[in-house]
Amino acid sequence: MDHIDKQILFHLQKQARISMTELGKAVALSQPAVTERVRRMEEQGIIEEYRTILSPEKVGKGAAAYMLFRTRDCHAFLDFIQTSPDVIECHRISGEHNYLLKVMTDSTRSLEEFGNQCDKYGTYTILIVMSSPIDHKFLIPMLDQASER
Amino acid sequence: MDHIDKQILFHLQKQARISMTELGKAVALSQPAVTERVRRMEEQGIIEEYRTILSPEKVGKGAAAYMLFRTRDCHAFLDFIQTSPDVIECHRISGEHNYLLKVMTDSTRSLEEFGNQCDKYGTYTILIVMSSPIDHKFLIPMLDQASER
DNA sequence: GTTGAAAAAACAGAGGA
DNA sequence: TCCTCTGTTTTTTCAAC
Repeated sequence: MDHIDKQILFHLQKQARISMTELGKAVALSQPAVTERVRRMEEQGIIEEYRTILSPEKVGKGAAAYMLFRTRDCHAFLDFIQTSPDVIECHRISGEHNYLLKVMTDSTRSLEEFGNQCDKYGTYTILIVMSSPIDHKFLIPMLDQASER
Repeated sequence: MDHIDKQILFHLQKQARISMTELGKAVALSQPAVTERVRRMEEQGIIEEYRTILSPEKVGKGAAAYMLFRTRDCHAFLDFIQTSPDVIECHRISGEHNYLLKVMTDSTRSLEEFGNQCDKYGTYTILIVMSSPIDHKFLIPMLDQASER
């Protein structure tokens, strides 16, 4: 993965539907060349997938929260959260809690309801997300000239 | 937003580069019809953007952690994390901590280093992510027949 | 890696159910 | 609002360099 690959990824990150022709212009390469590079990075698994990002508010997921969870029965717990449409993420973490969940619903009222459903799996702390100063930063930052070599 | 729109979004979520023609086939609609629906949802802000998802491991971000932060000087803190390439997310949360950060680096060693840089902004607890049973669940789930009406 | 031409596909528009 | 049909543009593929 050289500098041009990183440049390609930088552009693709936030414009997944860009055409190979346009992408070629952006990185000063011919279209067949970028197409081949993208194909190779897909094959290598560097590029995992192309996602469409929806507005949480406009699809009824305007309320977000994190939950620090402590459970004894990991298996039953995982089964539950896999099927719950409100659980967007689940991470196994170090520390006194087992899991960190990200939950999204239409309102804090629904968050509370979700909490009720969780009661039987263990104890938890809910952290309501009031705002997200950084919702998502891209993994590949814009490249300066110095890093070209 | 009707049932067909949701079906369209369902497909777009994980295949942002699909063509309108193919998408039309998937939802049993003609190409001009889906194109128009997608255009409208972009305009309405339901569709926010199209992203390419990269493999964290393969771009040198194999180690992830969450940080529960408590700071007094929010302004200086936000300035700092905005510019740090390791901070992928930042959420303002309720509870005894101000912020929840998601940090990604190449190793736990780098996480430690990042922690050192944070010391001057306040106190924090690091939660190392050991695995992610659910890294990301899509906001629009697959639709069953019953929800068609 | 480049260009350039041919083939395939996708898209945008018009008219009509 | 959707469909079909058509013309145009874009993209891809495949050569040769």
